[in-house]
Amino acid sequence: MADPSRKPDVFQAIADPTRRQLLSMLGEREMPVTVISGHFPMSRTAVSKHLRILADAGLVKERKVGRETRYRLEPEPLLELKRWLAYYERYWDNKLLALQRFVEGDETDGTIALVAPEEDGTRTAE
Amino acid sequence: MADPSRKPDVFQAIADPTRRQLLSMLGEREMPVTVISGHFPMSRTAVSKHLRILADAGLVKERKVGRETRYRLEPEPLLELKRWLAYYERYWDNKLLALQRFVEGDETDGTIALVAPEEDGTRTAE
DNA sequence: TTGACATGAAACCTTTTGGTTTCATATAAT
DNA sequence: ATTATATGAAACCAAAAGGTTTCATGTCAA
Repeated sequence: MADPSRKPDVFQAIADPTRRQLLSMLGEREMPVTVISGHFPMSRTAVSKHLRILADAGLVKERKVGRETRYRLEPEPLLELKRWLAYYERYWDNKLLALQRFVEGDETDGTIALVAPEEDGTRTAE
Repeated sequence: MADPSRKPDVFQAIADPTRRQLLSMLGEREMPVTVISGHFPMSRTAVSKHLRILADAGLVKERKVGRETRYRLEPEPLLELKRWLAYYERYWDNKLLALQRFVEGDETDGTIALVAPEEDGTRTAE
């Protein structure tokens, strides 16, 4: 993450379709800003600002290589979203809850929230 | 859903912390607007507008009972979010992907998107 | 060293968002 | 019939979001 003073809200970060597109684009390979912005119908600066928001949310990491800055996906913050979503799985499927917990409990830190921890899924101060 | 002319973007809908709180509140029991808004530090009208946005996204359903309108959670649209998230699971965990697919393929319609379908997870026209 | 390229910062603008207060309408209670 | 309750619609407002253009800076290439 870049600056902790800027709010790193992952829900907010993925709300914008352009930013979701950015994430899917940066999944496999890292890319410099100019190349990335070539795929979007907006200015390079606008794309740069979206990347900044994603970086603040911890969803992308930047790496300086010579005169260019390359961005790549950092999927870890999506775990918060997964945790939030896990709570609601019980509403559309109950019978698979136990197995789901087993699977997800092994790949995360084991604290799948089956009772919504903050009522809204934010981690205000931890 | 209320009016199809209003955009039913689930990503947008859950971006707001108040609306996430609303969802968690309406999970178990349906509630009328006045009771709901009693839990929030804003006007009843403001809460009502949030509920409208959630309804447009299909995340809550309203039911008129006498002079009051009761709202309750409708979790189905969260499946889109789950599908979107499923694509990124491969980035933080590869070895459990097969089992994950098995589990989720059984509880959804079976079309877990392992290749992002629209590049950004939106269902523009389907 | 000089010029081209890659990028972020700054200033600015327009639209959307999240909130307010006021008003209209429908139902319930007396 | 009259009054109180429950709610949404409307008009309005400030702040945030998403975009632009311009400018400054750092790095690579001649």
